[in-house]
Amino acid sequence: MSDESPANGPSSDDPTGDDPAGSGLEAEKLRRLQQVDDLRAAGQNPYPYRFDRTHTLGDIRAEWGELEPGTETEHAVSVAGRIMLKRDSGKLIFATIRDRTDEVQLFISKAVVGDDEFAAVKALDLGDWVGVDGTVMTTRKGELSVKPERVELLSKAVRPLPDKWHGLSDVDTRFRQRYADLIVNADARRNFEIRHETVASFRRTLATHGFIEVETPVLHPEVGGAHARPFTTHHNALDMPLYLRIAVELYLKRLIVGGMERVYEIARTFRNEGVSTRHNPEFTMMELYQAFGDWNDVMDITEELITTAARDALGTTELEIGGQQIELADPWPRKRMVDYASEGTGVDLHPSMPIDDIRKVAADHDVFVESYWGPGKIIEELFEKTAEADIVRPTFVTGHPVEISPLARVDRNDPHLTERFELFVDGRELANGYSELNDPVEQRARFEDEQAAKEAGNDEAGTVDEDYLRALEYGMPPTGGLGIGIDRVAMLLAGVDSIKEVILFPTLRPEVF
RNA sequence: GCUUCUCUAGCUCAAUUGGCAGAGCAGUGGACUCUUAAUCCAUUGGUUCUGGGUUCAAGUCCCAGGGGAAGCACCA
Repeated sequence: MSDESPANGPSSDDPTGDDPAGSGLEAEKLRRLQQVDDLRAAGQNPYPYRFDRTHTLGDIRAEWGELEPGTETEHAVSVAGRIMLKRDSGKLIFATIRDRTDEVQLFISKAVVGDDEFAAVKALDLGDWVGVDGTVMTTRKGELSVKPERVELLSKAVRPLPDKWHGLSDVDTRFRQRYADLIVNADARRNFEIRHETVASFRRTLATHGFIEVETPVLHPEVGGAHARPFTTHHNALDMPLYLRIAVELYLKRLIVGGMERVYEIARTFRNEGVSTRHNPEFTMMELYQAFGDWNDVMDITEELITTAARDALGTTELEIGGQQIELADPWPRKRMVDYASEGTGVDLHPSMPIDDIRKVAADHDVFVESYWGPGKIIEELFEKTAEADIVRPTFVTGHPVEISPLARVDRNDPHLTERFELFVDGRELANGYSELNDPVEQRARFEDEQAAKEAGNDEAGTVDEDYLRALEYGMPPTGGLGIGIDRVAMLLAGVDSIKEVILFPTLRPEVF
């Protein structure tokens, strides 16, 4: 376990220059570092401070992408990028450089740049950043190129890139060295563009509906707003425990009490639970609250947010989900959780039924039941066991039992259920929302039920939040609320199966160097 | 936390029944003024994750440990 051996192998920061018999990597780094020294000795800076760029590579392609093969232009441009490929052909060097927008070829002619500069270009490595002043042209075969008059090294890479064709495939390395992953894997870059477009689209959609973005505390003195184990920390000066937030619900609803009417927060949220393809200990949730609305308004806006994000990020609202072609713009089905559970088990289930009867159904379906669970919690477990995984197309599962929904308002037509929904797509929960409970007396009773459950052994149950109750006592208007898992929406739109593919730096055990 | 799988050169991957640890790319040297993963010739580079064990012989089999992945469980 503990490795306190003093002999810790050859260290990379050992600058004892002349060791040609090092490993391949060490020898390569030494060679490149030597080049850095040589450049400095020749009065050049291998790490200059800035470069003036006139065009991105995308600009170049947009403006001159249609040039005929074999065209030389007088258009002088300055571009910059990382050298991704290099083809040395005697007195010509072809190099492919890439910036954030595109890749473009450099057509470097010894006759144009001169012998010294040509030799300097020849010495450049894959991975180096360069800035180029030159003219736009196309080769005889029609490849859009910049013909440099000058090539300036902007930053020397002293570590070699991963394989130029295969990229990085080892997932451990991809996630630990995300920088390298992004350099060589176009799919990785695409996933994070989709994530960005999703969040940007959400913000635009919410702005059109008059929502304002707010920021509430990450450090909470009390755990609330969801059922989850928190990360616990300690404030030294105040000498008090604090919890990283597991949800932002209770703070945002305080703002509704304050009259802000329509608020949202894109909130990094922390839950001290397992890591899986669908879970990271820190993840991003977008929560919104809308005064004077109820769960139906919130389901509508959920559809709009995700459908619009698909259009903005992918240019289409038709997605392949679980092997099926799904048109997101079609209305999303809404179906009660008790109906799913009843169909799944073949027994008519309802939270009003006797606890012993429902425990028997659970036993018949190999669903483990804790002693303190009531009928509502067991119905949820039965739903998850018998139905959840089969939901492919976006579907609102509605009417969660009161027992498992301490912050949701009771269904106006059924006192055992709430006006609550969860959005499921491809067997995964993406969102959760409801008509918000705004009666302070009932909310206190629900909190006290939670407190009792906690004392009965449910360590994820909440406690009584006195300040939140005080806020409700001032009066909260009728309100609809929503929480959407941003990471999971990004997974859906990117078409990936692991949450790590849409989190730049997913939580991993620390690497041993 | 449990089960299974996995770890070989900087990267991507081979290695038959346990029998000399290999290739492509990258790198180095050379040729080439229209290449496109350029091509051609030559070539450097290894604590096979770590530590034990079995064996004449271990990348390969066994034990322990470490990293990762998938599934389970928990959750969103």
